[in-house]
Amino acid sequence: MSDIPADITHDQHAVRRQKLAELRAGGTDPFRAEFRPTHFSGEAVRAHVDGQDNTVAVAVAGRLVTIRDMGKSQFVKILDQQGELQLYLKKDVLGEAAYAAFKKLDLGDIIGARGTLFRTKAGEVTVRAESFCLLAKALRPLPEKWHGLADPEQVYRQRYLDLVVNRESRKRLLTRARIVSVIRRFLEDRKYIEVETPVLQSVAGGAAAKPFTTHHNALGLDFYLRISLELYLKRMLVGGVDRVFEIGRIFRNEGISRKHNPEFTMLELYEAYSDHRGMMALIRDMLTTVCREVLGTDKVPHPSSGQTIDFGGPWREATYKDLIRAETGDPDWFGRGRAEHVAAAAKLGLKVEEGWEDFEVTNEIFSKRIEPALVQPTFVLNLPKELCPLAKINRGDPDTLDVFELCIGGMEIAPAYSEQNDPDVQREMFERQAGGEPQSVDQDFLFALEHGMPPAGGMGVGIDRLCMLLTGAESIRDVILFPQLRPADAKPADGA
RNA sequence: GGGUUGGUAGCUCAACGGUAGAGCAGUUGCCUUUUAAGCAAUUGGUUCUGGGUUCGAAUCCCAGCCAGCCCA
Repeated sequence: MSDIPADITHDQHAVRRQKLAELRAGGTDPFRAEFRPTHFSGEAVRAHVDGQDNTVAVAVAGRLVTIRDMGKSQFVKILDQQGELQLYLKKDVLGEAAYAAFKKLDLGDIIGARGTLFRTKAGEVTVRAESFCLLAKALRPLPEKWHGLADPEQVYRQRYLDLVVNRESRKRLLTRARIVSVIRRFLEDRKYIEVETPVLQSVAGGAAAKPFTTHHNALGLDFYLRISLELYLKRMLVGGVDRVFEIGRIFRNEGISRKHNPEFTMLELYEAYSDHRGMMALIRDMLTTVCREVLGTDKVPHPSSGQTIDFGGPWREATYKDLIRAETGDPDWFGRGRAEHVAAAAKLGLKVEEGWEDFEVTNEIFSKRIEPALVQPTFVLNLPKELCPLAKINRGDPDTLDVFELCIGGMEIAPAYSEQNDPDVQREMFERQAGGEPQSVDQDFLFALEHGMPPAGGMGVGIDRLCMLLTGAESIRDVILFPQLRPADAKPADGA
């Protein structure tokens, strides 16, 4: 019956190429058929009318992921964007020839089918197929259905297989899309305007991070990939765009870890005539809205701590200095010098680098001991002025800034500032941070500020980390479709 | 960059110094409401790469490549 040569039955790729050749010899090109589905899988299930089997006609398409063959009939499942849908194929409905053709299909093939909806004995809404067509032949087998794809390397390198075979992965992708969509609508409802600013920049500013470099051939110039969105969005404030945001990829040439990917997605927003206090209300409102609309709850489990993050309860507020004093048990911590701080840090089991300045020693205590324990939403207020040159100095405590760092799940999720709009103070802070390297100061930005930027609140939200929180992902790689890996060897070109 | 764990059939995993195996997938039969469908038969391996130890290596040792985790 079959023309599959016995000596290739072990090689699934060769068997499928043989089947493809047979199809073509029979006069059909399985990549050229035309088919327009009327329903996605979920829509088809909802279209069924209870008690009225085989009245609603549908055309559906997807990848064959399950085949249960019972001789003269079979149940199969196809997978589309909305999930799986069962089809029932009977020899006496399809006819002898079509049924025989269906039997030659493989798991992984992409098909279209027309038929009517009914509910099976077991209660599953199913398409009783009257016809089908092959829309794309799969020449490679799918990973096993039950265990899915487990090798993390293959999950990342062949995400398309992960998505076909691992339901959780597909769900995370959809959740991420929903989160971004809800955030956009939330901001648009508040009169924010979305813009796009340059990725290639001659000065990579707005954050303390090592940039990637690249080269523009026609200009004969090296450029940096942006490390933040900040300085261009503030130019929008100067230009009279009073509420502005961008959701964009930024690039930091630093280590890769559970919480860091070299390219990641940042939301930055700026609101004229607001300040960091206004940003606190906004982010709280935004995150509870996202939780409720995407997850339907504001209580989110946090696997690594075993706690449940409560986005709906009161959000803690604490100053940076109070948190440090509490952690070190030293009420006069900020009255002491570097040597004492280094000794205390060592006592806490922290490694301190030789070249670190005093504020860096203290900040090590914050990032290693305090931040990881801030699981419930916490606004850390009044950060030391050395940590950010772009915010306004606090009037009551001139060592600190009118800023907050929102920590959730032990991670920095959103820093926000009362933005510095005094061009002379801004220049001074840039120059101090640049440490005498004039080319690393964005002079064009300072020139823009001299034209007058309204007082504003600004905020950055790490979208990937937010997605980690809301999907329970333990690694940033689980919410980034194609995380950075070393290049793998090219696959051998083993055509038939 | 350092430590550590892993890499075996298309996929998920066994085998831990003595002939490399199972489940799923594949191939061949049977089965017209199945739910990881079932029954029967059966194909399939450069055990990541390269060295070494040994009568004998997937297994022990060394180096490399790739990945996970922890640390920097």
